[in-house]
Amino acid sequence: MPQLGSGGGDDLGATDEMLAFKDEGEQEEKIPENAFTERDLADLKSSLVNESEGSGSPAAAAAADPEAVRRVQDPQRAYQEKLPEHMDDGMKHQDPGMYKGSAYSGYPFLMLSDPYLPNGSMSPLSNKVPVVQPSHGVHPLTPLIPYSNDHFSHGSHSPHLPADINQKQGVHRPSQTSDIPGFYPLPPGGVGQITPSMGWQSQSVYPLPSCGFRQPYSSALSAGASFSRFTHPLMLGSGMHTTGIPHPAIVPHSGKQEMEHYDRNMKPQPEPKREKEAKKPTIKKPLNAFMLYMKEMRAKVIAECTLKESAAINQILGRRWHALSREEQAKYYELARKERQLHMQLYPGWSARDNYGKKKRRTREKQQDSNSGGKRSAFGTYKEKDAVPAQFLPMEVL
DNA sequence: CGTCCTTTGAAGTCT
DNA sequence: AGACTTCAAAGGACG
Repeated sequence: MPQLGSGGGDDLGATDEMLAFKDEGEQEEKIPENAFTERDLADLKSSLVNESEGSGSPAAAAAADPEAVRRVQDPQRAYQEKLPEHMDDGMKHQDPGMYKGSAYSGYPFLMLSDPYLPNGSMSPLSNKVPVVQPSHGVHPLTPLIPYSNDHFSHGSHSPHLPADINQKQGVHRPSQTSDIPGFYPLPPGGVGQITPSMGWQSQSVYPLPSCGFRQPYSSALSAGASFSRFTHPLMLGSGMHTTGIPHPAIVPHSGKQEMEHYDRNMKPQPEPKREKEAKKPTIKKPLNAFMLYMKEMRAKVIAECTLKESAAINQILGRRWHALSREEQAKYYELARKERQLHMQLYPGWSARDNYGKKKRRTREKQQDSNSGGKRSAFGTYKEKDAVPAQFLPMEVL
């Protein structure tokens, strides 16, 4: 069970959450996020070219060059260790908005008043918490979580609808507009402490990507912003909390994932065929800072690079993540922290363990094999070069 | 259809 | 306590 906030229950975040980056002047010196476009993109492109030529993908490149990865990661660790204090300082000082009403008062919608600069980059200094992707997911828990943009991009509604809806409290919004508890009936003893800061009141200031994003992305965003309330996947069907409350963390059973009760106290049932359709949803883990970041930035990267392969994109995102400024990362850590907190409050009995075994992963043997060269846990995140398919091999990384 | 790839972080389990 | 394992998202690739 998630530890209940050390530090007054508000701090679920690991004390070492913030990670380092750029201590050692690697070339990715603190790229303010928006700097990515030029150089990183160039890298990416060239990588793609190389890939097509059989020399490797960006992903492969990194994989092929663990050192490069390391270069980025070590500093991170370093930072991680020194961060705690910085975090406090940094976050509270430089981004007061995060602690005041502006940014988080509307946590559920996490307004991003201007998350993206005209050039398509995030505004590093925006104290409005540029973190949020136009929240398709209206859920307070996952402000950044669109839970699949696809779900929101098929609608035919007009993009600007949302703002209105939001102000008018939308069709689906419960009578009370300021508290999550109202919207998400919480388990007993649950969300008592959820503060108004997590309410619905914030108006959506979804930034219409006035630029930066290419069509696909911006449209997706606007669509998402527009329909989150109507077409949120969870609202379309099975993604309901057992209480009947839609929640992004709850995923409809797709037949792929085994079902389990969100409350592990409940005993698993034999699952008669009848229930097949009425299967209970799986409650997913709350997203961590990086996942939130990926959610937000993926579309952007895809648009910029016309890349689609998630593995490659994730590598890029990983690099960009490290290139983020401390402040920017802090925003995501803070968001993640709140997510965890909220998740915990919403599902007091839930444990990450509940989902263990639902996803088949590489076998342990396999792990150990790659383990010999892998750098990261047994998952072989950093594989040996030899493990990289020939066509993905070398090319200079960075 | 199911799993892998790839990333980081959180949290679980194991030693 | 520290190391290791699993899952979270995503979508193309592959068996």
